[in-house]
Amino acid sequence: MARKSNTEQRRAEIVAGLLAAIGEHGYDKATVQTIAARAGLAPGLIHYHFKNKEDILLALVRSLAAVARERYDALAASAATADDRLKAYVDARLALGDGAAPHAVAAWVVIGAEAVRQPQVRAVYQDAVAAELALLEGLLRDYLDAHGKPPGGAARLAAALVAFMEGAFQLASAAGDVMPQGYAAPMALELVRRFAAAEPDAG
Amino acid sequence: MARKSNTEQRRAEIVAGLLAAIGEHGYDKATVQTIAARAGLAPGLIHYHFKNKEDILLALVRSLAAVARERYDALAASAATADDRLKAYVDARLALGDGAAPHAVAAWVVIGAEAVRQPQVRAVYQDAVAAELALLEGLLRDYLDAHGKPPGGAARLAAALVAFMEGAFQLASAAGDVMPQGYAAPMALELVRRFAAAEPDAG
Amino acid sequence: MARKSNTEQRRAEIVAGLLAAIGEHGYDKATVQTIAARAGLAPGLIHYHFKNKEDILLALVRSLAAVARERYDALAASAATADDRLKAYVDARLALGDGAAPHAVAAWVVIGAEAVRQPQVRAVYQDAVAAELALLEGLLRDYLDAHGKPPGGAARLAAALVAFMEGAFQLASAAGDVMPQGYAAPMALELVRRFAAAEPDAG
Amino acid sequence: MARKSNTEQRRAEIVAGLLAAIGEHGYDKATVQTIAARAGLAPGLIHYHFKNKEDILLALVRSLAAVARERYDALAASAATADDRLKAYVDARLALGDGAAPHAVAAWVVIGAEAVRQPQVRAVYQDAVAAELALLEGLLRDYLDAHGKPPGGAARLAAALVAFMEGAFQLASAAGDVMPQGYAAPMALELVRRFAAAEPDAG
DNA sequence: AATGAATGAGCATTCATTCAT
DNA sequence: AATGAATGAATGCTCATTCAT
Repeated sequence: MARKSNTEQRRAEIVAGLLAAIGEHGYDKATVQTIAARAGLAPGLIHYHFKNKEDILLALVRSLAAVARERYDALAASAATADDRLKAYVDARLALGDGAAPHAVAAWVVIGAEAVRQPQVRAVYQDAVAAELALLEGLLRDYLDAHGKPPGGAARLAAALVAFMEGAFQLASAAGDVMPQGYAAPMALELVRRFAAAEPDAG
Repeated sequence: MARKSNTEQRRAEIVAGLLAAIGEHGYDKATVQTIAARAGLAPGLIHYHFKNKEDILLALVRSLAAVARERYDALAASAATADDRLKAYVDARLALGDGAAPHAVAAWVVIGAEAVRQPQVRAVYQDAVAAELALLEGLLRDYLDAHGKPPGGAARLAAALVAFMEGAFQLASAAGDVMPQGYAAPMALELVRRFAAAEPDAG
Repeated sequence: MARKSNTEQRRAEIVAGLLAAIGEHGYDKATVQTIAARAGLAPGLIHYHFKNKEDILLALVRSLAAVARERYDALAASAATADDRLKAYVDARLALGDGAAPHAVAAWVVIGAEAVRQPQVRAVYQDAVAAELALLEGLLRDYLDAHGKPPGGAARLAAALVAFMEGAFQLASAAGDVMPQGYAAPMALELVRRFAAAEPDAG
Repeated sequence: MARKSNTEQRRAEIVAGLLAAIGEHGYDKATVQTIAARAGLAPGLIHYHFKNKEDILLALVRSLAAVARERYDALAASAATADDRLKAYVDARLALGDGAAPHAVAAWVVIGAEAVRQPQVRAVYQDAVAAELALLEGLLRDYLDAHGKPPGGAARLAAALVAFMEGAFQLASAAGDVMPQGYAAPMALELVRRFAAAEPDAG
């Protein structure tokens, strides 16, 4: 092998370039030229490592989903109880919404909009949402169980929380000024607590 | 006046054309040519009645907000109690999400995405969100009061519900297949009920 | 109608622009910019009047075929006998090859090459070839009949002559220097005469 | 010499790669990347062995001409008479047109089209045509002589046959569906026979 | 008011060629 | 000799906006 492949690194750089471009100016302005400039690469190189622009976006979706999963895993590592794990989840997700990674949040909102129109993006976005639903439903089952409640409402509560989080990301990106400060994480936990509290005890 | 101005009607037709175009193919494909075709007008006429494309979108935001307000007003007209009015609100909003006007929902999601990047769209979008927060907070105050609870939590609960609704619209448009059927309206009401139930009685 | 359509004229100008561009530099250099420049139009206007570049080429194929047909019709108008009509045909076609319209010949050769790869061009090219075969076969039948010969060989002789003409165009465009001067039209007639002469008389 | 040069073999592989690429998708799609892929080589290696893409095409022209010559030589080896040699020639050439080597025919048609625009390709193409004219004229002189006819018409008849062959290749590649089946080789021989038959006997 | 042609900047993508390794 | 990443100019095409009629 006369020359070592650096494709994986370049692909990561390009995905980071797209993230930066989206975070600053939205997807419309995230042109191939801009992505290349952010990544410090020649424009032609983009299509050497990716078939087309949509492919870069798909890679970004997967990257963001992986990062989000890792963030929860890291926080959950030191969580001993179901309550702690739920709190770790909410912190991992809505810290992402509050300021830890505003570029990532903006990018996720853009991805959601692209998912409406681009079938391939939609497929990957749905996978991410489905994974989130499954993860959260598990956490809620454990939570309800730990509090002596039947786990029957976990699925719909998980759906509601996922919707709440997606909406919180959207509003943080587009209407942050009119929303109360720091409502998201506390309210998410509070809604779960009160939902559980009103549930009849398991027989 | 030799000739009656039909500007208002034309503007309404153009806004409807944009709604139709977005509902079918997303904002990218909502070109001026497409909008004109949907409205049955000549392309050149668009810029006679609107300064630019963004202006049409702004008019659409205001139009959708007005329609939403009217829908609530209509349903609330026959509501006698605070409980009824809250239910009317949830039905008015999340019927919009479930199937009553999928084009409008898709358009609202697109508007949310544009609000991330276009400052003027953002301003009008924020106005709509603020109006929604105010309306909902009032309803929640009345609801809590009617149930003998202090109204202190209404603001943050309203914020949470608005986020939940925005997220429900987004997920209905881009991930409908993986969400539970018909979870949105019932869960919205349930979350309010349980939130109130866990609130200590007002002194 | 506030403004009269000039689409047909513009389309003709654009087709002429393509013919000029091909005639000078071949299809590769016949870029949309070049076509527009030859036609004296703005580049964006090309795609207002044609869906894409291939569509312009298709229009050119049809245009060249129509011109060729008209040229034969004009010459054949004063032809009284089968011999005269055959001569009119050969003159109409191979005058096109000798110098009457070298741009058109070059364009026809380019079209033949594009027909190899682009299915739509191929379809229109085949139509033109089929029309040419049919026209020529009819002329040859009349010719053979007028000379007391059976018309059975007309189809294959027509095929051979069409091949000869296509090859003559090709060689005139790409190897004119090594071919004998003015061989094409006389040889075409001579081959027909001798083919007929060797045919047994009709019974 | 520590290491034996394999340049000649690599060049041949690259030329074969170009032939394969053209045969499958035409010259447009015969990119350097595709050629390399067909040849099983790294893209960068192409320009190590050839100065540029045109050079590969030139090598291909020479290669096809050489192969054609060899095919005739092989068939002519067992031909005893002028008639047999002429038949060998026609079979060698138009078997190439009928199905023996459709990739080569397609490539030859592409070369003819490139010869229209690229001067260097044109020069080599002309050499090949000139060689063909000379070979065929010699065969026709012998043929006429063997039949007691004066050889004066051989040059123009050779030109006509070369044009016929080029046209037959073109039509086989782009209009095969509308041409009669298997007309080419028989008609070529028939035209020569009847041309000779109508020639007055040599004095 | 209305029409529809015209403009031209901007886009994603392709590709022959170069070059560091 | 060989590799494969890198370059950057060029292409077809789109589209918001303008303008003569």
